[in-house]
Amino acid sequence: MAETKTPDASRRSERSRRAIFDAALALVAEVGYTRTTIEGIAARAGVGKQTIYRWWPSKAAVLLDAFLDLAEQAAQGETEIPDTGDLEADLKLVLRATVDEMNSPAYDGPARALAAETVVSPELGAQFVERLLEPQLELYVRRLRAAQDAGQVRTDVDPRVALELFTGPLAHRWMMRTLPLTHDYADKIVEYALYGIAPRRG
Amino acid sequence: MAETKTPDASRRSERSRRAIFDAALALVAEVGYTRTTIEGIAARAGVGKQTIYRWWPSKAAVLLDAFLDLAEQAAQGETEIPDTGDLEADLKLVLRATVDEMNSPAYDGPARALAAETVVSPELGAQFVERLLEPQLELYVRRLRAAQDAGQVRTDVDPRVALELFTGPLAHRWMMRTLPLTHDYADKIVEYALYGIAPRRG
Amino acid sequence: MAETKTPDASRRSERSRRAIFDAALALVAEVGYTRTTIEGIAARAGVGKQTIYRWWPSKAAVLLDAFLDLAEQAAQGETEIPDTGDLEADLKLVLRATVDEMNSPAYDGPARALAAETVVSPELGAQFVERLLEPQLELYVRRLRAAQDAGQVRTDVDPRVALELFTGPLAHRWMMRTLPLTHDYADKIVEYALYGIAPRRG
Amino acid sequence: MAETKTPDASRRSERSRRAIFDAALALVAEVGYTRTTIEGIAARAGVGKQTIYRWWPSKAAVLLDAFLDLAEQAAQGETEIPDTGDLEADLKLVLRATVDEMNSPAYDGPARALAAETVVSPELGAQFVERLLEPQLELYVRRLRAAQDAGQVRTDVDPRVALELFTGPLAHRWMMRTLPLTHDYADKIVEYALYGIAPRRG
DNA sequence: TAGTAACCGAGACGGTACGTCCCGTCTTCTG
DNA sequence: CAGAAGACGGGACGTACCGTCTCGGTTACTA
Repeated sequence: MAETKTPDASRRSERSRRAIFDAALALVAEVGYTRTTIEGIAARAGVGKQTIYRWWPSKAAVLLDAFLDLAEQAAQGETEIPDTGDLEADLKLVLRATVDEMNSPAYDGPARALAAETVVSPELGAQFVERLLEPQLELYVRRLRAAQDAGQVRTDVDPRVALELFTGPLAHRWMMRTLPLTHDYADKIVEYALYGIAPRRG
Repeated sequence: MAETKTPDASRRSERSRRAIFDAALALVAEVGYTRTTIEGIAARAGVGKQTIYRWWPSKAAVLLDAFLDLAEQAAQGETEIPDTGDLEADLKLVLRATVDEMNSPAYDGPARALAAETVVSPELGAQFVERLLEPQLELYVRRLRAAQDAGQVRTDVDPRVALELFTGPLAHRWMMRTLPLTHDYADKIVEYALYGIAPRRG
Repeated sequence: MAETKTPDASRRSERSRRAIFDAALALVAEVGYTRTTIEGIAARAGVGKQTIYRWWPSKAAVLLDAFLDLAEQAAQGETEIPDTGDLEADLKLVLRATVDEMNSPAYDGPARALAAETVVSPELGAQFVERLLEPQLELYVRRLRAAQDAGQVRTDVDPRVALELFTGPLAHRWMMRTLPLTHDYADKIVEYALYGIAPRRG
Repeated sequence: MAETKTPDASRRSERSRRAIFDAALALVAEVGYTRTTIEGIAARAGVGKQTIYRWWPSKAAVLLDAFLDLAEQAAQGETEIPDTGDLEADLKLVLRATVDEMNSPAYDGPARALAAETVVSPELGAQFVERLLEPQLELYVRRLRAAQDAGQVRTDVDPRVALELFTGPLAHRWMMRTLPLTHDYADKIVEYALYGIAPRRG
């Protein structure tokens, strides 16, 4: 059970931690993830390489923490999916916002890097999913449960599965760049997923 | 106007090409994509490095061709989505098969490598999408159009969008490893997507 | 006028000083001088790095002090070259003992380290010469002067130069490892140096 | 018996070899041996680090080869100790020249570095002795043998030992920097060694 | 049927970044 | 306030690969 070689976190330099986050995000934005190197981050942050290796196991882990740090600052509480009583409108609003975010260059670079790492590295991926992705998906679960309570979603539907009808397609288009990510696309996805693509029998 | 640097494809060594594919796929399976190197592929294939650089621009491009070569051999004509008249059953069949494929280690390694590269590199990604992904998605388009003709899918539905309700969620779970990919999950996705999650009015 | 950076020697920990000497000599013996590090000495001695940096300017300086400490313990007064009246016999005795010492592993390691540092670093070298080497050479000067008084060495001979005829060759063979250091070699050196290599005219 | 991983010497770049020698000697002269790094040599020579590591096992080995290369160029045949028939004069001439060389900064830097490495590293030292030192000492052996033939040195004297009476003291003073290396010192050493320090009986 | 052009295996080369080890300094907490 | 502990900025280590560049050798078209 005993950890070996663990550095003393209480003596950690907050100044360095911040400088590393800033440098990492800046470099990924400027030159892309693969051309971002740990040496480059260290140099830009005015930090010794060992200070990075002491606290993170990989470049991707640094970026994940930097991204989470950024997300925390951006979030500031107002994270829930709105509930106006109109599920379709609420989901369209959120998915359109997601589309906009995915299309914004500032988000795109680091997010792609993390997504790609996640695809390929189970360890880093587990962190990404647990700390960033699942908390966001949980918001959909809550909104869908509220909709179930309000009789707008069938009670036999599993919200944790259903939410992927909305997020899965968007994520897929974003990652694979198959076709443009538009508000119209987001709307269609919401409509199809809510009401199905088979004709109404009644 | 004449290209000067283009090598003479007619004199290309088929033996080397195959050896490179085999080596590349084997290495990705054994040590993972990032630890697979061009030098390693060349050594394993008994080939000079220049022979790789002559014909491919990057490690990812080698792997893409190797993967396509593999897919072609595996496909052998029987590629269409079955049409028994029962759309729900047909889609469940295909999606269950997809789930099995995604869960098989032989497919998993190289496919993740290519997916990750696609997320991060637009150039390689375009190749991947055009030569591998879109042809597969086109099969869904055809099946859905047939379903529309048969009155099983509403005619105002865009098949190219609708298909993502099925493939998007599966791809997302596979890539992000959020939750297990099971037959049951595939079934639920088909059901939800076909009939929606909102209650039937009639 | 007051020195500000000089630590208060009266409060120095004798326990740490000894532990550092022991650790330094042990490490040099075990892994060699170049692979002996200040961090390693500190860790082995159970001492903070700063405790070493506070009292010594360099790794070599630590080792020099450690070696001097060792030499002092070993010496215990009986340091003079014997004077039985037979200069040749006395010198052979001492040089044979020197040969034995040079051939002993315990002496060899740290002594080589210090000698090498001396060759390369004037500062450390000056310390080494002043505190260890010259006091030993002075013993030869005294013995040779006694021999001059006894008419066994010409009075026009400079003892400080003459002694190097004995010590120089031995030191050279030891340092350069050209040929084995043997008692026979020591004897020959004494004989040649005392009586010359040119034929006696008389 | 089979060597592994040996690079193909026939394809070696002579241009790089020379550039590395030049850079190594220049750096040792400018900043000293310990502050000369392999990275520095590579950078100065406009060469990849691996090109150094491919052909030499250590910084000291590079310098040894560079020094030998320099010595070969300087030597150009005229290497024998002169034989005018007057052994004393010939030896004084050579030893005075040696003193001058030892006092010249261009020689001093690299020579000290190699000597220090030799003291400490048996492997490098063996190379140094075999390829540089012994060939030079062999010149003394030849001159002393000629002197024996001419009746100027006793025939029972071992020339390989006797030469160390001349070279040992000089080397020792140079290495340890005990006292200044002067022409006068060289003369005294020759006189003492040739005729001994004990009074002539006849 | 010799000449020659290209591909090929091989691998040396100038580089970049890796992850590690230590340097010497600085800071925090303990006796 | 000396000392233990160790985080820090920094520099060099020796290694792994990158992509480029010869170097013979072996085909396979041309003169």
